[in-house]
Amino acid sequence: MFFLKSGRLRMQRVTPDGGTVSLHIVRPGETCAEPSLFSSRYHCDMLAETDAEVWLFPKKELVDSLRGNPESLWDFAGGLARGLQGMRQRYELKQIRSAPERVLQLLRLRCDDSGAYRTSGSLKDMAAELGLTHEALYRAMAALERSRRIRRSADLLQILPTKPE
Amino acid sequence: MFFLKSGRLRMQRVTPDGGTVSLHIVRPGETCAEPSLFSSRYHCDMLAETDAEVWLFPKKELVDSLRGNPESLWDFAGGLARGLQGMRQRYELKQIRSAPERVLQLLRLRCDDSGAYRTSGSLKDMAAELGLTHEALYRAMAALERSRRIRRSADLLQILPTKPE
DNA sequence: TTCTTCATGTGACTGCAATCATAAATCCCG
DNA sequence: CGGGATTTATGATTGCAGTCACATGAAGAA
Repeated sequence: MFFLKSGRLRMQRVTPDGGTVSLHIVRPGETCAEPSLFSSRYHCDMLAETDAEVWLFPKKELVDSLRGNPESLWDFAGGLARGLQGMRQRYELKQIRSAPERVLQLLRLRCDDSGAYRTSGSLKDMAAELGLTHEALYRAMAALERSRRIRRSADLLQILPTKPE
Repeated sequence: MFFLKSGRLRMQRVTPDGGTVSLHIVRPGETCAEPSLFSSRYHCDMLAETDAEVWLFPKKELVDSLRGNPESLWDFAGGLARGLQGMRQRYELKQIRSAPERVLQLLRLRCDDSGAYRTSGSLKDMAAELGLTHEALYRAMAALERSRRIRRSADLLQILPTKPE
């Protein structure tokens, strides 16, 4: 198990046909590979996309520590639950076929109360997270802007309220 | 939080455009809605696909019980971790665009050591789990059978070894 | 038995994202 | 200030899963 201090990691697996599947983007402050504590084998690749600072925890010590300290175990479980919820959100995202609708849904999930979302990283990263090619994302955003459903300025994306009929 | 004693539940959400997204099929023996213990609101629909027997646990009592019993909390965390791993697998599955490859990957994940997988439920259920229409699944399976990459007999699916060049 | 329902399957067509190609804009480094 | 790399775009084409229509078969009820 590890904790990401700084940088950005991509958790991915290679499909049998040679394609890569991005499972998760790990950002600073996140812990990762929790399931490995409960099962003997865990199989996926971690890719550092930038220089990164990672804290590694030996499995045995961590398990002992958690089992001896119910309070931290509770926090740990909370992190797992949040991870599960986040994963469910991302899974839901992928069920949406239409590229523009998918982008819109991501914005709905990520934006603050005012409906604004500041992009972190490049649009290509965002495309990877959405499971779209970058071309499809550019087109989707252009279409959303044309139909006045979002507004863009620099790295700020804003959802526009849908006009009532 | 609840525990499913018998029957089958579908966990789903409704997308803004009116479509439904199946997040998870709950089967007997599974617990569900764990993240709700850690966050105040949880938002998705549960749909009973058959008559079902469900045990409901009041949040407060369950939280108190887990916090007072480290051993069961550990098991609980293990369940969350497995859920996360399973969700990651399903997410990975959806990244695979080609229907036949997707079916194959599901079989790889689910089959026993001999490469066999016994379907539980109808193929339509399997299609829903894969995020494919049933027509696409039928065609994918027919194609896999024609190209001798799988074999089918009744509800038994078997992956055939790929012939070396 | 017949009627209904649902799972299984196949064919025809369509829509849309992937793919390939190309180019402008931007960033970064020396 | 170049100049190569990367990001941000846009156009043309294609592949493939979705969609609709329809047929068959099996299970259950009347």
